[in-house]
Amino acid sequence: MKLVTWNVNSLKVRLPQVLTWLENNPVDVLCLQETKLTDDKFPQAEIEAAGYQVAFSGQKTYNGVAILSRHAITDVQKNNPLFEDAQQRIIAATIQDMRIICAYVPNGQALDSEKYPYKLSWLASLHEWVKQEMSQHASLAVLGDYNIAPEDRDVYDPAAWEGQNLVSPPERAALQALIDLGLSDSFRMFEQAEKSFSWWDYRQLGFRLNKGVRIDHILLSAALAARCTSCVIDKVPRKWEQPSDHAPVIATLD
DNA sequence: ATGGCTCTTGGGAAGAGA
Repeated sequence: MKLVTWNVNSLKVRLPQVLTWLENNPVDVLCLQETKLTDDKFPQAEIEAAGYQVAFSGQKTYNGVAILSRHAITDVQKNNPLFEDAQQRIIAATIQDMRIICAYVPNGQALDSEKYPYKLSWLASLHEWVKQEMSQHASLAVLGDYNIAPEDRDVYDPAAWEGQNLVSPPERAALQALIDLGLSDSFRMFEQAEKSFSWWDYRQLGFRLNKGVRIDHILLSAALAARCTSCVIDKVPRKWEQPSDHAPVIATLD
């Protein structure tokens, strides 16, 4: 069983890469963020032709999320029912015995931006909702672009980033509170190379110099963590022409 | 370092991303 999260930064641009990647990496569940497509423009037929079922929730220009699955998708929930949000950032579904939550956490922009308190309140409400969902689903995964680097080792230059958006203590506390519900950061369940990141700036040779941050995560409930045998970041598609600035993160479960 | 790079809308220039 393979569960994946990938911020594709426009599915319109990246659909050929997603389909190529899936050909090379057959997976069970693929959560996408930043599809940037209204639902009427979503490439459902192409994805189904590749052998995947799909649930999606999008809007014009920004945000947008989707879940692709080899298996039947049921009980689709769009956005957090506890949080009024004009932005389409969450889609959840039940797949086999698992509750899958695909999330695109707000970026926050900067600590003095009005988007920063939005990010924190969004995360606080996510916490409440995930708590509810966990009480009903022992096997639960929250996959997505969290826009939070959990620790200093998840940042290429922690000193330069100290206190900034993506690493500030309130954001990290919000992520930790989510984990404290009983979730595990699957990536850190295993030995990993130093300076492992999931996002690199398009500018200034960010990828070539490995100036990145690890902000895309797969959190697993205890029942799923017990089945997890690996978690890796696939840097291959980041090397392709016209790549997303994010790399896919893949958790493998027995 | 003010930006850099990429994407979107709209058909040019500007906001957002992280």
